[in-house]
Amino acid sequence: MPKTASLQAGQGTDVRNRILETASELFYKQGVRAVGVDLVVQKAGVAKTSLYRHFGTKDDLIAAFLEREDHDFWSQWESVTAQHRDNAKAELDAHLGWIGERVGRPHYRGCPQINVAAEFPEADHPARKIAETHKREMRRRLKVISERLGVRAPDELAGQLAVLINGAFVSSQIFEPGEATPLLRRAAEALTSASEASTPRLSQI
Amino acid sequence: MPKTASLQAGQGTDVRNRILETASELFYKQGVRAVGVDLVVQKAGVAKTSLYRHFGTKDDLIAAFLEREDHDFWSQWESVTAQHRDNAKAELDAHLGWIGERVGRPHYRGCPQINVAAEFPEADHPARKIAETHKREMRRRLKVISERLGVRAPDELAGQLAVLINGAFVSSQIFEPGEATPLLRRAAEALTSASEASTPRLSQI
DNA sequence: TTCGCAACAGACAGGTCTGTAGCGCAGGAG
DNA sequence: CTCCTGCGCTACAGACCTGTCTGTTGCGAA
Repeated sequence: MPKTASLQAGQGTDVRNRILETASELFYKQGVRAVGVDLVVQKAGVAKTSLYRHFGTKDDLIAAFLEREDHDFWSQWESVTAQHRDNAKAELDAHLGWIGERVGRPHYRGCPQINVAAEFPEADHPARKIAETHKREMRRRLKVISERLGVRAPDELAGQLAVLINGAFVSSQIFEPGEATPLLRRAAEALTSASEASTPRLSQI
Repeated sequence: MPKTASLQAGQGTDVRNRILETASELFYKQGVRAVGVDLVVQKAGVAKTSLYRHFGTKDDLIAAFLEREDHDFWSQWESVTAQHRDNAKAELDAHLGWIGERVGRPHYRGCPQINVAAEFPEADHPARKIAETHKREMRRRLKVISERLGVRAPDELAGQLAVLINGAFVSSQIFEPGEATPLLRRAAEALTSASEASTPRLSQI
């Protein structure tokens, strides 16, 4: 009976956080469409009215879920970035390290942004916009790394690396245990080298 | 009133095909969970009893949809393979050509296998098994190509190419128009070259 | 003609979904 | 002490879902 827990501090945000945290776990594990609000309120130990007070609609709750995942993802990303300010290649390898580890986990369920986008085909759904922004932000950050690597076409390399990483998110089925990280790292190495050294198909004039 | 069309030929398969074709289009465009059987029977101009006679369950219909997509995909694949029996590199480029063209289409909605897998997290769902088989088959076929290319680790290269292709299927949001195919081809070129020439990290003995 | 088969039509059962409304309770603020 | 806000609880409305059931029509074969 953890009822009196919210006696003073975080009066409103406490309930809101509990709802969002519970919903995020259920949404990720079972899929947004498969999870109803009744299940969320039951698992969160909360009244349905409270859910609808904090999130006007289930779609709002889904959007909050994706924003939360987005925030967590970039937090992890930035903690890695901070450790390799002086070495872009080491930073890229480090990112591929934790991404490869993540997709290799036993019950990995894929990237939430991609999954939700797959569940909502309507292009104007609010969740899709968050997912699209997330994916573009990934390519942007990879371009920054590519520029620091000093390659010839940083934008193209960033696109290739983004495709590679998105591919890893949906390919956990085909990996052998522990295979993902080295496979990704060697691929990134090959792509980087090619963008450093390759002869441009059309040399300028 | 195309009623008498089924007067003799294709008595049963005619109706079955119409159901499956209609369902496939709806499932792909709107998502399997979003489409109910009532919509399928209405759009197909068919009685609900007919649907349940040919497909015992909605899950069976979904499985049939995925098998159909799987079949169409490999038909396209094999028609390309047949044109490049003598040149593995040309075959790979050709595959990346039609795949890149496909993901660049205006309302491309992703790979059906990946989408359905995202909609059904339960690992033992029949649709997931079809999707997993499909993805493994892709890696297997890419390995055959890699072997013909004569590279040092064909299995790893096949894995990298599979990740790249799966990534393209879920990355249409980040591509500029017409960007996908050249980006994929140059990436494949880089991965292939690295697997031909690179010094093994641990040379034997 | 009679029988079986496949299809159509439409209603219905039973469940789940999102979202709303009414009521009671606790505790801090005036 | 009274008001007010936030929360929990329960019931409900209305839509939609899958799957079943009843009954009818048309056609080919025996």
